[in-house]
Amino acid sequence: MNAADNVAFEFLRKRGLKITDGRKTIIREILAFGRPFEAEELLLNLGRGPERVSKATVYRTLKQLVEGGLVNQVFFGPAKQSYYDFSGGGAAHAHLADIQTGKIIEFTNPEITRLCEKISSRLGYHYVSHRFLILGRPATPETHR
Amino acid sequence: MNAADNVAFEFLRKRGLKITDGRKTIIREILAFGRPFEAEELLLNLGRGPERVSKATVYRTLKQLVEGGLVNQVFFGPAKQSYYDFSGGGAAHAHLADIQTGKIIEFTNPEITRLCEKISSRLGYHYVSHRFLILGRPATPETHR
DNA sequence: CTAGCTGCAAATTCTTTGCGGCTAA
DNA sequence: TTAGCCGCAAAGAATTTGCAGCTAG
Repeated sequence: MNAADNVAFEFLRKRGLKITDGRKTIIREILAFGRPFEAEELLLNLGRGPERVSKATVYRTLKQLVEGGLVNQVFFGPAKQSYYDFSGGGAAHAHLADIQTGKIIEFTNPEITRLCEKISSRLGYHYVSHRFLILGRPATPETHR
Repeated sequence: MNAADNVAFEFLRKRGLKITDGRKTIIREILAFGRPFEAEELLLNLGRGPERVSKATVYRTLKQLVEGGLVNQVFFGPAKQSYYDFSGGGAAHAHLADIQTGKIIEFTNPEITRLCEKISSRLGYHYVSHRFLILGRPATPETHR
């Protein structure tokens, strides 16, 4: 049993969900991505072959993964479509989107958590989690290489 | 001519758009909100009466306001639907969502801009803008009052 | 065995678009 | 006058759901 299946097994058991091939395949694929992804990307990779998983199952499973905290649902881009990313267990992270190419970069920064806690308490709240996206333009347009 | 119509007039003129009743009504309504809103809320308020504006015009105008920077398009909530808010000219602001009631609170904090700039440059980007949402739980559940 | 899953296709929801008539400049 | 708008209704895109058969536990 590999690492991804281990994550799947642990997660599904803890949540009282049945351990099915479809769910294991989806979780394995998400871990393999290693970056934020759209539901459709998952579908493209899983929509055929012997490990084929249907659209309905992909969406239903994503919802359960988000509810269980294994995956974060990130909202940005031209509305409509959601992005997701593996939460990795909880280390605070956020994203930077390259407004020229659309590329998404993930980063972590300890100041984010501090800032969230400070702002939350100032407004009378306990900090739970955050969604933070920076939009940026490449500092060095690859034109002089 | 009131303040809202002034904003509308300035914005539309600068962008080379015609100054129509529909657009003035929409901008007036957005300023009156004073908080983040959904397209549908705008439609509910504008969908009838003598100032009636059609759904198509609401969406078309929102798009132009976002392109022109008068309004920000914010993505959060249960996917699907976009939230918008009046940019107020550009002061960096962000939102805190009450995970118990769904209420959205807007706030500004100068550290956000500093942090965005620091992170962007560290990743090789110039900071353009951000979308920042904190999810929080009320610190004082109104139970002992 | 049976509660819970799955795939399929149809349904929903939010947003966009084509088009013919209207209007600000 | 005429480029740009508007409302309507139909089209699109992403996600959800009803249903009937399948399967993990």
